[in-house]
Amino acid sequence: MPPPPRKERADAQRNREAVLAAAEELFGAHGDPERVSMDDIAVAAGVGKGTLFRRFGDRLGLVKALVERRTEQLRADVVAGPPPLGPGAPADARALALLDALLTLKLDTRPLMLALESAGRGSPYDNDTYELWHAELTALLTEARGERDAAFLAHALLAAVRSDLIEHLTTHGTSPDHIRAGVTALTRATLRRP
Amino acid sequence: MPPPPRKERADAQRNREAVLAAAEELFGAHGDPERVSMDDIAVAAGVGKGTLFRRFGDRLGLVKALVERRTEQLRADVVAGPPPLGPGAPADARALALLDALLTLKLDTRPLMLALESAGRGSPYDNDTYELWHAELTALLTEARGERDAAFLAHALLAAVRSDLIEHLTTHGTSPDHIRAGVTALTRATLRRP
DNA sequence: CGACTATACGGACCGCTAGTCCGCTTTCGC
DNA sequence: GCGAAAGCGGACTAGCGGTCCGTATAGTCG
Repeated sequence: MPPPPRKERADAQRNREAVLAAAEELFGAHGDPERVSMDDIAVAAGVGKGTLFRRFGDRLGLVKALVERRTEQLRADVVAGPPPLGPGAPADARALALLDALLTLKLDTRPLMLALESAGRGSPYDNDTYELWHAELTALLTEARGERDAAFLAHALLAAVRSDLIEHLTTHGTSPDHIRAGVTALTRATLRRP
Repeated sequence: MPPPPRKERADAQRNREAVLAAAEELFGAHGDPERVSMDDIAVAAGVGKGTLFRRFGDRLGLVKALVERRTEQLRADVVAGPPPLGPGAPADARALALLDALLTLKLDTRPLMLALESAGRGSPYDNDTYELWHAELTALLTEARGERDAAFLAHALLAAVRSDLIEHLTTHGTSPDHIRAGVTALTRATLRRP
């Protein structure tokens, strides 16, 4: 067995935070995440491009790190928080709460989530966070309406809150409340026994 | 009024077809549409890059032209074909038929549809064809379950058959029949009155 | 049939991007 | 302090979408 990995060097840690902060800032400022280049981020963070890429591997890695940061709280709440989001509430109430929370998250961090969904190949689904939501929702749907089609329906519900759809709706005049009502209606319909 | 626009020159027409054929071929061959460059298409078509871009404007224009070609038949059937797809059948049957037909289309032309959804900015929704499906579905849902939330639910149903989701499912072992069953279940649930 | 013009052709060219590479600097255990 | 390991940074590369313009050709008209 090799000795335990040495801890991160101080300068490395500082730079990592600087990059994350700069990236969050830049993605937040520009509406279109594709217009934020890795160069821009490196410059804004006061760091060389080499540093940026060594730390995060590629563009997708950076975006994933940012998203993970932003979803940490929600992940914790879903797995072990208070009802209705956390365990303890009935399945249908939990599903409604989860979808609503996801919608809120997407509305609050539109450009970042858009960046995730449009970075790299097949990204929207190759993603630990997505896996978690999907597993959780599948379990809730199974409990509420039976196992049949539960996995697909969970995908479908998550597809209904995809960032680019939310983006499209909000930029075409649909109000957040309207979207919220729609998501709730869809979730209710999906939860009912066939 | 200016005189009617002169007709397309013969060489131009030949080249247009050559480009469309080459592009369809290349997108079909490669799994990942982003790995097919405009250069590749021009070379495969035996045509200069200038010709390619003059004709189609940009990458998105080319993909749109390709997709329009592929969806022509379905569009015609939905607007004026025989039931259950065309007018005449009850709204719920038409909605089920439409979703099923769309799923079949996506399964048959995966790489091409993937190319559409990942080409250019905000593309999946800025698209005449999408508008048509959405309008049609919204009308059917309104008829079946009332006006409330119909527009959003139509978006949600279409999101459930998005190419990248279909791609993800098929490459992770879900069979087409399984997906089909899921789409049907979702559509049925959505059609029911609240 | 030959000449003339609008139209189209093609590939060199440009600007920009993600990602690499390696000589130099910094950190930190001893 | 000191030396090796870890980290740094920015010049560099390859490849992309898209443009430009001198050249070639189709179609037309006398």
